[in-house]
Amino acid sequence: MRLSKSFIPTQKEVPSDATIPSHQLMLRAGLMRQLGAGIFSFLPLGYKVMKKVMNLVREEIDAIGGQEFHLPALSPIEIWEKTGRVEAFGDILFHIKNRPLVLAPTHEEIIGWVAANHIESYKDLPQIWYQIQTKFRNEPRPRSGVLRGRQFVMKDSYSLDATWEGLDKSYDLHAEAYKKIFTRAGLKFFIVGASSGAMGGTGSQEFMVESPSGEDTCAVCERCGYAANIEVAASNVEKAVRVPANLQLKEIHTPNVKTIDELRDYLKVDESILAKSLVYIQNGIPHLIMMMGNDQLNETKLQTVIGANARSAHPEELAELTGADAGSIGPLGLKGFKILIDKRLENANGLVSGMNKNDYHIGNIDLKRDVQVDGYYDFRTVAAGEPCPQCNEQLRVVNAIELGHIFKLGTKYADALDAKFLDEHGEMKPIIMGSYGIGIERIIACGIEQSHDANGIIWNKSVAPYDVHLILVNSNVENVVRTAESVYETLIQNKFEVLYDDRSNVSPGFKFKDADLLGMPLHVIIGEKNVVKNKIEIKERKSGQRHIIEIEQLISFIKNFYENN
RNA sequence: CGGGGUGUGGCUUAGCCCGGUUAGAGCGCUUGGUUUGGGACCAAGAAGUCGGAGGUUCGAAUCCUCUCACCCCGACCA
Repeated sequence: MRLSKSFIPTQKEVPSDATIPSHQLMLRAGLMRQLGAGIFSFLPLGYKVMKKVMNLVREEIDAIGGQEFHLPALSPIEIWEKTGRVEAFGDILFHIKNRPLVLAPTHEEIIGWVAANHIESYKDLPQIWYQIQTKFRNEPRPRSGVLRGRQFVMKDSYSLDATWEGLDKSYDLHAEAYKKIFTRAGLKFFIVGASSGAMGGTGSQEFMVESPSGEDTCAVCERCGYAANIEVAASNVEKAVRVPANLQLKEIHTPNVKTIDELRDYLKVDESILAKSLVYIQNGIPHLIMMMGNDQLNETKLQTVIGANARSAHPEELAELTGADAGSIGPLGLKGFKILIDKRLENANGLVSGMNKNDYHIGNIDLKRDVQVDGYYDFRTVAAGEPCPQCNEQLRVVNAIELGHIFKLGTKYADALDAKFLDEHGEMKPIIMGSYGIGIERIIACGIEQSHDANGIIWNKSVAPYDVHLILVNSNVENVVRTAESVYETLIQNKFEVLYDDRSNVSPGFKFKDADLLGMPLHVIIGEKNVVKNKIEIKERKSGQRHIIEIEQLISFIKNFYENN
């Protein structure tokens, strides 16, 4: 492709509303333009990258037996009502105003519908169905360029199995395919155990790229490889110990002491004997949640235990339900509450907690003796530096971008949509499903986040829009032009994709800057100094390494470059 | 949805607090010329409903009210 005829609008200035590197560079390199919040037009160069990524994904999903569909984005709201997901998605789901239709945010329902109508026998199973298609989600707050958009492209696949062992197999096949995809895309990623959230099901894992721009938080162990989303991460943090003495409850006057830090300083004790009480409401039932000291409650973990609609109580509710304000609430004397306690405090005694009377705490609480406990659960948010649950190495806590998520869904959707088959004993059974997503734009953005420098993008070979960026340095020198033109023809004949900067009246510096910004793996530079010696220069974008070679060696050089990894 | 911020030629922006010639600059663009190995130079140009509506005023980019859009933090997030 001749740059003189291409629409690749590069920009020198950093666009003012882009804050992360991938967003800035995708705009500057002319890959895309923003149309609205979370809505982007992909321009030819950006779409070329997108197609490369989609093909890479397609190859690997085909390789595990995936069959590609093209499902509609529009779908009748009725089937979303059947699975209860109109409510589950809430405002995230885009509704069409003048028809009872919605824009699909994912496609379990549609796959389930096809399966319900056409899968009849265990002999029809297993199946892996997938598509690469646009999804619509009314994100309350799109951000970070393409990382969270209202419209985006997803590869979503769905496995249909007759048995739970079959599901495990389909799931593992996807996990392996995903590793290959992200590895081929040149990404450094890790896999974490994750929460299934609104998708439901029995298990899920996320494929993550560490990045300060990421919206997810993960605990990672460098030694043994343990990694988990903070929503489910655990640690070997020390538990409370029982003190030997059987001490009597005592009232402690604590004027104006509200936070755990204030209480610790006021009483001059270790914060591990302080129990913080939080109140959450689930379906109208108040729950008292107790945490040790300054341990942070993880709401996802809480919701997994008591239900997804749990919300923290309002200040007025607190006063009404407990008789005290936040900071003075505790487990003794409450009526109508369920009391759930973090495992770290399991069976602890000698604790100080609120008395449900402002400015008073109670000491020497023994959870076994004094409190009617409805259960001990892991509610803590793991903090950096805590011991790994597997090997006790200190955990790192990092931000990460979620590239892909794989779910064992089970029979939730089959049950709701009546997707059943006859097994070998003639028994009607629900199809067991899995679902597996990859964000296509996120692969692109993560690639840039991980691989760029001050001058621009550094594409991985597998997703670079062009193999070679050919630069004509002296457009005013006839034999240099002739050489560049002939090199261009030769590269095309040898099936390389070439972006040829043939622009005249553009200074060499300008062309070099554009080439670095666009980031093709190899720059072939045709300049007068070398051409007179029948030589040309090749620059590797990633290392910056330059090679002056005979023109005749060009094709073998490039082939060698692309074949070695 | 809560908090903060920003809207001025295609891009980056000055001016706004403290109202007053013709809204200024750099980049980009057009024309002519000179240049050509790291975002060239000279000259001449084109391009603006100052996000929108209403108001205050002799006079509004500037002050007030409403509104829209976008960005950031948080909440939320397959």
